[in-house]
Amino acid sequence: MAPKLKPSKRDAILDAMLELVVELGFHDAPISLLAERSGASAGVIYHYFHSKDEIIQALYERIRAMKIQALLGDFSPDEDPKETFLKSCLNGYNFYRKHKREMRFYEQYEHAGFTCNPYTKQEDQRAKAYVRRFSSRSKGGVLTEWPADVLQEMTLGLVIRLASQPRKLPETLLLEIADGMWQLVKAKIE
Amino acid sequence: MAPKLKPSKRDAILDAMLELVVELGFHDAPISLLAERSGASAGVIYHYFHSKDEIIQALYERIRAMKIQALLGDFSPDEDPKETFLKSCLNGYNFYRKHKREMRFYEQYEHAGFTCNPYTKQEDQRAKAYVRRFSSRSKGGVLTEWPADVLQEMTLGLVIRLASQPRKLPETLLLEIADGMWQLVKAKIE
Amino acid sequence: MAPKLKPSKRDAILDAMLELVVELGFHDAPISLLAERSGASAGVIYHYFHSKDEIIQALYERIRAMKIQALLGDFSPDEDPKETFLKSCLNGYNFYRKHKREMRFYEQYEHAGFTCNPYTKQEDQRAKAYVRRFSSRSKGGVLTEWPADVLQEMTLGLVIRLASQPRKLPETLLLEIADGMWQLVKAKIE
Amino acid sequence: MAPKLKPSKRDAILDAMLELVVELGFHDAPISLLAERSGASAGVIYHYFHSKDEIIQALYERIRAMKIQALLGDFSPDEDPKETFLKSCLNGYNFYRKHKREMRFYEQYEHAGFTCNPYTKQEDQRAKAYVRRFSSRSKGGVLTEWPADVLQEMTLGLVIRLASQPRKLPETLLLEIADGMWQLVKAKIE
DNA sequence: GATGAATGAGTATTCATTCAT
DNA sequence: GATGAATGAATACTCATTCAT
Repeated sequence: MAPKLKPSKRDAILDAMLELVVELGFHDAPISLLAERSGASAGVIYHYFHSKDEIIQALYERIRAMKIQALLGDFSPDEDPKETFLKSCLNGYNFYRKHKREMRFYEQYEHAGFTCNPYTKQEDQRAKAYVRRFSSRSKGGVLTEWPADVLQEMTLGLVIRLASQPRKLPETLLLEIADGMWQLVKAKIE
Repeated sequence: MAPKLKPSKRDAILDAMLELVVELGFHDAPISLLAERSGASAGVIYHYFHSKDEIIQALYERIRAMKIQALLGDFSPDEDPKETFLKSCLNGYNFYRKHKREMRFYEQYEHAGFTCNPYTKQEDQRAKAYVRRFSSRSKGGVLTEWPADVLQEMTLGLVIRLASQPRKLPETLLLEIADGMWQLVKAKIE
Repeated sequence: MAPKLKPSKRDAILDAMLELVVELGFHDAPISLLAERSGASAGVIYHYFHSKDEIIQALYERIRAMKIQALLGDFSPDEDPKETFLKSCLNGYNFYRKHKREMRFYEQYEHAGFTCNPYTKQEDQRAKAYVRRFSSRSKGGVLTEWPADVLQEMTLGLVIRLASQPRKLPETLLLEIADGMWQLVKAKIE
Repeated sequence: MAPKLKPSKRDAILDAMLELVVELGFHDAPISLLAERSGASAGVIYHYFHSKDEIIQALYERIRAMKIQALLGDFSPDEDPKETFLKSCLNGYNFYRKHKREMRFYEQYEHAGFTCNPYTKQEDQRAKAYVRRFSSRSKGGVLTEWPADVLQEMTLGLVIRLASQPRKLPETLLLEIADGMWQLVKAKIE
């Protein structure tokens, strides 16, 4: 399923880049150091990637794919929405706790304004179903009539923020918070 | 009350730096360009600041002070907590909408890991009172027994995220959201 | 009359570049070596010029101006054409013999296809008069009805080639050749 | 007579190199691009040649051989010298017009100071006879007593320059010019 | 205070060449 | 013969910072 079958070096480069960007920031992660840490020569890095930016881009996409898979978990459209919501919150939280480096990279990528990518990547069917479900009722979902941006920020966005805090929250607290948010964002039944 | 009375050049430098960092990012904002835009020569910039990092730091503090004043508004410890909360949300939201550049700088500063700041600045009395009030009941405040980080993220943190979205939210929607959050975070009365 | 009055460093850079290009060729004349030879640091070179190409361009123009002045000599439109022609040949030949480095640079510049320059520099009046005089009769000149390119190649072009040969030709031989060419290119009187 | 009987790849490399040098210049013609254009891998290029310089050298010699054959045409020592001269001029001119790329390469090679070539290639008998004939009378030829360099420049050299001009000259004009030059360089009969 | 020429270490990237497969 | 991944020195150019004027 991966596009390349023997990408050891390519992957080593991406791994090292992740490490460096998180440790030092994109602009203080020189290729020379990347070469040293990844075990690839400066030259061969440019055999696999056309530029430093392209490495970042590739890394971003790798992480993005991981993230999506983690969030989806075993999501099935038949499941009870609340159940799915709570599980997603836990999944998301745990993913971010386990991948702090990736997450930190992600935040730098999005805040420090790297080259904008038009994430035109076509997500798979499950991802689409998931997104539709957690949209407002008028769009086929189960949530209240607030803008999608707002809903996103109040659910997954919040989970991410909490996960990026230094201390790990106990699962019970997390569920309590998630439950509270659910009451807030679920479609009100008249 | 301001430390300098004739701050024209110093301020011009900070203004230009803000502009540049927001436009180009910290690492693509060379001193030469800063000199050009601020109307100060490279040399004189180093009369006012010891290093580029110090300019960033000063800018950060300037913005931080603005932000605190904006949030406090006319806060008085005698006011009804919910009232204060809702007003704070609106104040915060409006401040960020009116100061997008400052906000963008702030986010870069915090995410891209500039030099760590020890925010040892002693806030004034009103600020302290404000912070105490919006802490959990066991710490003398009016909120539920969740960690301060979590509460912070669910209140002001959320407002910031919403303000940084492209579209401006109508005040009624904002109040609706704030009200919902208030239900969630206020101390449960048994 | 020169555009800059204290250009010592700028000129030192151009001088060193000329030396290097002639010795090693444009592509084997690294900036580091240029810095060493010119006594300017790598950084300051980029203070005076925006790029290596710009240095080449500036050098080209400096030489071009020299060349034109040398060719014109004390040209006056009132002089006998043949006299002027012979003097020009000598002037050109001597100029090139005395400025072999400049000439070598010139040839590299034109043959190795550096960035094309549109030599839009407006020549002065004397230069224009000179050019007109040495054009074919139908264009107001004194030469035969061959294309301007051809005439140019058979007169000044030939002189340049001869000057670029290793051995210096005696003046009498040069005049003999020039005289022969004059018979060939001057307008035939019917 | 050719040293290699199955020269497809070697020749493809030389062809591609000619194209590249003319298009981009020697220094901007990387082996990687040569590989791409010639259909040979980088590795195999180094089976046929020891270095990039050697490719250039081989190309130069290939072109040089072509050129000599073209100039000689059906030269026979018995022919009338003037006739031979005029024919040579036409041959040369036409050859260069038909092989502009080769010519451009040649000029770069000679002007941009590639590795000096010792042109020790021993020319065949006809070429030698040809060269002797077009030397000054005192050296067994039919030309005037000017240095060989000078004569060369005034005959073939001039033809080359004319051929490298953008516009093609009509044959009659060319013959007119050649005839004029002949009057100039042929040995004066007392 | 103010200028801007000067510094020089540091950066991303290229490319001729080699060599294990 | 053929491949193309790997090397690493070299290159043009940048930029925070200093300092003579």
